[in-house]
Amino acid sequence: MNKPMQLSSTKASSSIYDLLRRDLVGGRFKAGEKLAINTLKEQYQVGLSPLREALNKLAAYGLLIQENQRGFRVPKLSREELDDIARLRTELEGMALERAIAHGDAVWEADLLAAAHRLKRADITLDKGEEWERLHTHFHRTLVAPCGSVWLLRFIEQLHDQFDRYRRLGPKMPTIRQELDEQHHELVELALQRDATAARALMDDHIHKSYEVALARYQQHA
Amino acid sequence: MNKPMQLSSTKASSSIYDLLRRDLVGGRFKAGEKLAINTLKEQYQVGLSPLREALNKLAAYGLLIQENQRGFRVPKLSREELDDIARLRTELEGMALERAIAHGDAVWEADLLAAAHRLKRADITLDKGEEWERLHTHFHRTLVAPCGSVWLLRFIEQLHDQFDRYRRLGPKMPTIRQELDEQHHELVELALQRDATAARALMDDHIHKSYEVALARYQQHA
DNA sequence: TTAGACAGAATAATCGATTTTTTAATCCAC
DNA sequence: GTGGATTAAAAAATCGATTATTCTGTCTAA
Repeated sequence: MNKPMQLSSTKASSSIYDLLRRDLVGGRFKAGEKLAINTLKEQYQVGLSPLREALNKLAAYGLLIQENQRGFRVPKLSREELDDIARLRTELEGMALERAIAHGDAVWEADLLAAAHRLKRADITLDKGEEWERLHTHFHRTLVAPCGSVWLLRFIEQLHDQFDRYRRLGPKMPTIRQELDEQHHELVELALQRDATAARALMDDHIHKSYEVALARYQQHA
Repeated sequence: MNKPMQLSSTKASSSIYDLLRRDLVGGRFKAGEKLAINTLKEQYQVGLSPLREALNKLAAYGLLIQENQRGFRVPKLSREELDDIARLRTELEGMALERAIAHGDAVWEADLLAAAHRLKRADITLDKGEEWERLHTHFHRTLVAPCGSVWLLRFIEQLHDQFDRYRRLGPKMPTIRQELDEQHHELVELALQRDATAARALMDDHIHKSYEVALARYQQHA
């Protein structure tokens, strides 16, 4: 693995859970890799108990595999799983978007515009793209936020993290991102127009395009 | 809370995680209750570390709320959440059932018949209904098992556990269960006939009836 | 009388050390 | 040599004790 160190934390206030989650989603651990607890302890400068509790939470969340008495392992990646995640994302986020368009109020509209704008303005080269990633996640979360289902939002978040394990393989490529960025703004427009059908269709296409990026990354990841 | 003790474990081999999960789903802790870790330690006869790791996993799974530096709490119940869970169950399990009917093979058909039969034969008075609950969970899991999506199955399982926190409030009432039991067999029939549309409609109705039971329990739970 | 500060008790979180289990290497019998 | 048991090393899991935090009741000052 390439060392994450404690440096990967921007905010000193972040918990070990958040740091590990970010590093797992960001691909700083190899898929299938076995985590050496004592090494992690040193790299993240934390005690054993908080570390183990974080690892347990991440395993329950699906970002780690816990093996009987043999520690924690980063889940393998597979074409089948990527397809599964993309398909479910399409269905769940489509569902959530329709509901959000039905229930979202004026505050939501404002939040959406703000989130899209900040995403557009984000400096993609900054901090290895972490800042862009943060804003991107926030945009998608804002989009479906007023769907009215806590559990649906929870599942969508989880799928996003899993999807990003594929999408964020390898180096950053700002080329394709251009097209995806435009879709973000179109999504906002359709949401403001309350055109649920068109918005959902665009969302389907958006996820599909992201899927193609993720698939390409996965296939050349050796 | 009414003491769960270690007695609530049938199999001595069960992990503290499984025991706690069962007791949380089975309603042996009051909703909103704060868990006293030292008490749990004695009641379940486990050490602090394994206990805390189990609690952390359960919090990530959604059966507990973890509050900053103030320990763990059993999530509150609400009408809104019950509605949310029931609605999502309808959508996700319907989706999974359609896919299972499309992909399930002969082994699945046999498993289904077996699971339905065992459920019917189960002695509902035995072990406070725990055995029936186990078989009931297994039947529903079997029904959707070949849907082809690991993540969908995971979410459905999670929603089942959450739903059961409502359905299993208060004492057991075998009266309404009769009707639900019949639907299990009808579901098997439609699955074997590969009638996805009818099966899905019946599943919708089945979840709706269960929802009415759960709602009634919730409303009289004071 | 009451709001706020303080002290003591209770509880949660963390640490360092120990125990258990797994993994790897070595040895011996065949 | 090869396969299987034995043992040494490594790692994971757990334990007991310590530290930090929150909670609760009391006291004081306005």
